Amino acid sequence: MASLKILALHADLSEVPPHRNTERAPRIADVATKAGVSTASVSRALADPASVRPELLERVRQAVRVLGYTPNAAARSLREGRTRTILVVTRKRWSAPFFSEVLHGIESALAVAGYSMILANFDTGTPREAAVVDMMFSGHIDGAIVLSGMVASSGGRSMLDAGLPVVSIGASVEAIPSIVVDEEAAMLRLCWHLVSLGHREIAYVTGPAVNANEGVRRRTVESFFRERSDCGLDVIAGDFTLEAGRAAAAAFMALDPRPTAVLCCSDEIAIGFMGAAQDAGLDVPGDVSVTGFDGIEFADHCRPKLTTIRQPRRELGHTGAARLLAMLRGEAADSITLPDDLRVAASTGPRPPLPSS
Amino acid sequence: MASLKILALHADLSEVPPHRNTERAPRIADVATKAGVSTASVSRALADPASVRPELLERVRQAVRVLGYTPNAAARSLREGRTRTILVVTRKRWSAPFFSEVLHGIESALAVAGYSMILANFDTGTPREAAVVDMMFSGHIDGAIVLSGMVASSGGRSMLDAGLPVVSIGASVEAIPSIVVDEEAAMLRLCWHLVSLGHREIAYVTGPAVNANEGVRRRTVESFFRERSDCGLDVIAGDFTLEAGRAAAAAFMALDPRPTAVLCCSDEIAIGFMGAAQDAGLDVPGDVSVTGFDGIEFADHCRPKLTTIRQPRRELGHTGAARLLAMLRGEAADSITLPDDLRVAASTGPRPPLPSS
DNA sequence: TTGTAAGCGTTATCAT
DNA sequence: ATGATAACGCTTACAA
Repeated sequence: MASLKILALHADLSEVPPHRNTERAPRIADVATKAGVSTASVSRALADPASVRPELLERVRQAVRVLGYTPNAAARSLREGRTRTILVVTRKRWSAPFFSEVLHGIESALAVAGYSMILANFDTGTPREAAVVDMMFSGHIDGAIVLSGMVASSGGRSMLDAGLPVVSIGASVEAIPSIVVDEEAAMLRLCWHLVSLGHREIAYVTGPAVNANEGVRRRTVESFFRERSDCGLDVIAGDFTLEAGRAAAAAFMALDPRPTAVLCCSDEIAIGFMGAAQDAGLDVPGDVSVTGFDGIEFADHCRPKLTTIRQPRRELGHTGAARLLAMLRGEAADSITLPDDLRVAASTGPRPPLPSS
Repeated sequence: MASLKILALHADLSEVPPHRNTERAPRIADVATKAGVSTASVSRALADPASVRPELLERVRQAVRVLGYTPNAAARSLREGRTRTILVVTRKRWSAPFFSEVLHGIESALAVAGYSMILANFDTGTPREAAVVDMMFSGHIDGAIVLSGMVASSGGRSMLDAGLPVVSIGASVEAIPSIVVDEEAAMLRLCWHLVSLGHREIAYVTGPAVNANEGVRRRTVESFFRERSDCGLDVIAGDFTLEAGRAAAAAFMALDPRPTAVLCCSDEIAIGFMGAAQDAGLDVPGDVSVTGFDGIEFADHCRPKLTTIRQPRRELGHTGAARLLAMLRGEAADSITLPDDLRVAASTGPRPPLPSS
């Protein structure tokens, strides 16, 4: 500090970098003055170095360095009409192991393009939903990615009405490009897997009723078994938590006849279910086969390992962000289905020889 | 839709809300014109309803509603010198189950105060680190919360040099208010827990070397056992992943004499470790006791349940955000230590009677 | 209580 | 190639 002050005696005070909290941040005009050029030249030099004389460019860069100048984002946004910020919308308590990977994919793809990400969570009908919609109209962001399976609406207008590009990841949303896996096909593969193992009495543990993915997954299961007169289906209500899985196991134990296999709407439900079933003395898959959905890391580290559908979480995020960036460049974008992967593990096995009730 | 158009025939076209993507978003001047007042009155009516005549207020609100007006964030930020946006900084691949809860705490606390959250991830020395530092100086945000255990630096200046309020959550960072649990005390409780169960040969599985929490936890363990001549400590390198836990178990099996207890730097490591140890034929805690750290949900749903330190994740986030908001209001803020909780479960038990090697 | 107008810091148009 | 200057849309003195 002392040495800094001594230095300051010999040089213009404004040459001490970086500016501290007490003083005003340097503006482009300060840089222009120090470099002995106009603000227009500073702006040009920074935006398009090739458009100015090398000598001028160097003077500007020197001044920027000395002053510790960083362009003001608000002024730039106001002038350019864009913010290089995009909104990522979630809803309710999302499944952390699933969405965190998607978020990483989004974040890294946006970062290399120079975009930032605002993360917002809303529940339907809350003030927060209105805030999300307002943000679409405020010019604070250039576009949005919804992980919420639906678009927020408030006061008679929806997110989409702002006219900004919007993509959905992880769930098909009408009228906007969606990056998804074919959940219906994936769930059917799980159904066939169980049926081919001989199971005929099956339970399905749902996710939260408001969830879009839950809707698709449940309807798929229901229609599959409705068409098979040799099979029976029980539906147990749950949500995307380990605790819901445990609770579902309790409900499951009371079923008579007790199904020999359980389709869970998510891995977390399945893991919670398995733990509680085991605590109750059941063997997995000896007494009951269990499947999940999503392919989170813990599905590989529970015992037994979980049969599930692996979603390419990172790639979903990455692809969705890339799609949105393309739309921001004016390109048209359509929905895309990424490949998923049925991962058969030790949590599913042949139907027990005797009725397990 | 059809009815809207018919309506439009009778009314001014600009009365059709909300504005669509083809047309320019309404400005405050449009509202002023429609309401027959000045822009200043509109601004006042919106910011401080009590400061205008009720009749004028109603006219303004009506115009706002009809036009679908939302104030432009960039213009407002430029003028006010603040953005109501805060930056949340993570680093490397964070532990999803831990940080996602912290993020929820942050997000909800900020949301009720009308603040948004930009989420950024950086690795030291990458362009992304420079971008994070630049953001502090760009006026794009009003403050920052670091979950990274360190402040980003680039080009000779650090995040802190911008003079904006910054708080750290989950790790003590010098020179900024930090919201933490007493990790040293917590880790000591785990050490005592194992020693009091009779364990004398103990292993510690580290987190990633660059991690601040890992440093504290490891040093605590090392100094604890250094002072106890009747105990031996092996250190196994890992990171915050389930896979690292599995790998550590392999290294653990090769130790001779093999420790009878393992302290893991995180729950995920511990869960991975337990799974691999069990796969190798070891009983937990019969052959080896295992502890974790953090208290993620899965610690309650693995078998056996994990002895660990519960961090108040949500509250850490909530408190950190509240602290930052207080600093933005000009209040001084200091560090705060939240209570944690030693949660003893079935993964730890008495030292095996015979040397387990 | 309300209106007028300056100014926030930048980019881009238009001269030169 | 560079400089002067007009927006961008808002808030807030200051005037009325």
